Amino acid sequence: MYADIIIDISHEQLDKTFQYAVPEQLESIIEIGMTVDIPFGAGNRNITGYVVGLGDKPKYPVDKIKYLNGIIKNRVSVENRMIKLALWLKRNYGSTMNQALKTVIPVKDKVRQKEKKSVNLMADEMTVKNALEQFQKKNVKARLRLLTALVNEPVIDYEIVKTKLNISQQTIKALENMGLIQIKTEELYRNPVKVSDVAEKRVTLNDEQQNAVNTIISDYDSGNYNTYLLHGVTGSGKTEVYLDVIEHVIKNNRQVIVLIPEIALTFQTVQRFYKRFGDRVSIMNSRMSKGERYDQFMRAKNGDISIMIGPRSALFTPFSNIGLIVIDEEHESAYKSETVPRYHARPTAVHIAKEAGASVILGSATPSVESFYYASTGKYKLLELGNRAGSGTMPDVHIVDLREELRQGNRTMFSSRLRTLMQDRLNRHEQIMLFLNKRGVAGFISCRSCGKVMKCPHCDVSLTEHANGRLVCHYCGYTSPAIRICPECGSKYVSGFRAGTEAVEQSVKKMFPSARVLRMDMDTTKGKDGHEKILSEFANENADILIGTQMIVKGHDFPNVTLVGVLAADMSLYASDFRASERTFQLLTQAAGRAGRAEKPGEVVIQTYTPQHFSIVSAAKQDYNLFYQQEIAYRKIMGYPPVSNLMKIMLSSEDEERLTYASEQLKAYIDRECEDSGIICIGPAQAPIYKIKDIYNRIIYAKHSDRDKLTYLYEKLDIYIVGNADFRNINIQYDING
DNA sequence: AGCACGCCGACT
DNA sequence: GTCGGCGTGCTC
Repeated sequence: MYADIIIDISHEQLDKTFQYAVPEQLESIIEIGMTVDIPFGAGNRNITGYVVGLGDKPKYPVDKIKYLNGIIKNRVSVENRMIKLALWLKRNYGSTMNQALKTVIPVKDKVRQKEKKSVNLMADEMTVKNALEQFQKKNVKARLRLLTALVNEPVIDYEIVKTKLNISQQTIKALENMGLIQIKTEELYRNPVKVSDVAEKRVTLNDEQQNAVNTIISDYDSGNYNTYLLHGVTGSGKTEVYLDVIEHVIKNNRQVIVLIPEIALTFQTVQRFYKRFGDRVSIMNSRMSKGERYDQFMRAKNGDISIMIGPRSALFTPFSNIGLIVIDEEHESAYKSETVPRYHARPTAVHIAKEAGASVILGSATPSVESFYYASTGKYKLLELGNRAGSGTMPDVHIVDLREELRQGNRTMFSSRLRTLMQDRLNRHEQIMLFLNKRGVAGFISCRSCGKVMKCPHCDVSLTEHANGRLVCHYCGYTSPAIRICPECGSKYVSGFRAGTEAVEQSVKKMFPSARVLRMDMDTTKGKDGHEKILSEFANENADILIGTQMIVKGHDFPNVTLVGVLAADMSLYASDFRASERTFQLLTQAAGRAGRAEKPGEVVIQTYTPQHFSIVSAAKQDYNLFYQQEIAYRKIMGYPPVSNLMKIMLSSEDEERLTYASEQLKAYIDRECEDSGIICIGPAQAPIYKIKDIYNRIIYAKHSDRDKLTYLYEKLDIYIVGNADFRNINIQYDING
């Protein structure tokens, strides 16, 4: 038996696994995640390592593989925890151990070392002078070079000494042993937190909030660690609940991870945490460099901070004693990783908490169907916050049937009701938000005569028309000049189905020429802090109307917004996956929640072609239960998560023919192997976007009520595929319950 | 990171 | 010849 081991020396060249033979008497004891003692290098010096993999095949010349010395017992280090976590990710989400380790353990960055170590001159003038003379006489160039440099500049960066002065570490070591110099390691980790000195004004919790806090804290104190689903409408004060529980946990010297969707990770949100907890808080975001993120992880490991706020990757903060994990807006799709391992932050957090003996709080106004389902089966505990905490009442919601508008001859994208209300708000100097479910979905160009839709030659999706008439593919970036004549039939009646954010902006400007309009989408937020700029401009009431996609419905609070218009609510219903209704409900509910958050009552107009759809009806009523009951019934009938489990097997290749063949082979194999396991296998089918950047994609689905059966299937497939010639040059990825 | 190997100039 | 300094390459 052989063990893959990573070595406890942080150096780039050693940042890989080494294989050691396991002594026979340890074979039954050794496990992934254990700390071991190994002989390393030519001198066989004993160092510690961590087991990250076990197997029977040597991957290295057998005669060069050494036996490991033994297992170091009772050593629970952060590394142990992270390696076990990686193993869990690998098993649950289908990836290699390497891929899992990379997501869990932060990369060491070269940049960091530069500012870390320095060479310092330590001797007095006399000794230095003597040494210099001696070196000169003996003609020892390297030592002379280093010492002369140090006389001019007593502290020199270690990296500069090694590179610019070209001094090897032997020389440095030698001088260090002579007592002439010293190597100092200064850990200057950057703290991204700017603590503002404005004191926090404590709010008194209402009964519901206090009740939630009490439940969680008393469970926590009695060692009863649960996962709580905190279901509270927008503005019901979930953050206050988090803050109080967090305070309790860190008083007990345990640490807290707070996950926030990237888009809501604004200064505004995070500042509330700073004000309460000061410099015990650190943040992470995707704009930080690898080095900065590494620093934050090190600060966590050293115990300099107690609270880490960040996106899903903050889950892997190497705290030694986690007591609580909070996931705010837990329904957000950003918590699902789209790269291998395709883990979801929610179950991963629950797993981490279980291992550590910690509680989890999931907060949302529109919980994911998963979480609500688990709350109903008793796996999670449900805590309801029913009332808006401050002032502010629920908005009035109107559903407008666009088919009716068309019948009455209104061909614009604004119903007469929406237009009337907009005019009214403009007169009263109140603000308006116009929300478009998805960018690009309906911005396609088609020929009115023959029906041809302009598509990307590489990606099999419709091209989107931009303001200058150019056509752009939103998957691969392909652009084509404006098309005036249909390439198929030569007709000149080629036009766009105008419903992108740009088109909305143009017609708003036409309708209300004096209104000040802001548009927020991928194009206008490209620059650094693009989001923030637009949002704060709108918050400062420098504009009357904000037009945008998903981005505008999250995070910010605009007290002067009293009208929200959803232009075409159906758009997100047509996405081809089983979460389409859920996503639509969430978006509509959130959009509606933007209206009338302060004293002024708000109104919402939802325009749709399918006014009877339950997602739209229940969102209009702001009735989560109504939505949930229908949605869970659908999931039950169809055998979709969370009632059942669904594994997506994604195959891709440049070679279409081989891909088709391989996917059929794989399907046949599953059918053969799983005949009596009860696994239902569907496919292979073309992926929703069959071709992306000239790579073809096919999908096979496997369903079973027992998740372990799918995990087992994945492990089996992995063995089947390795070394099978049919699957060469074919990339296979797994996504479980994604 | 730290050890060994091999090269090179200096000195017995 | 031999010794010590120095650069380089490798570590399962």
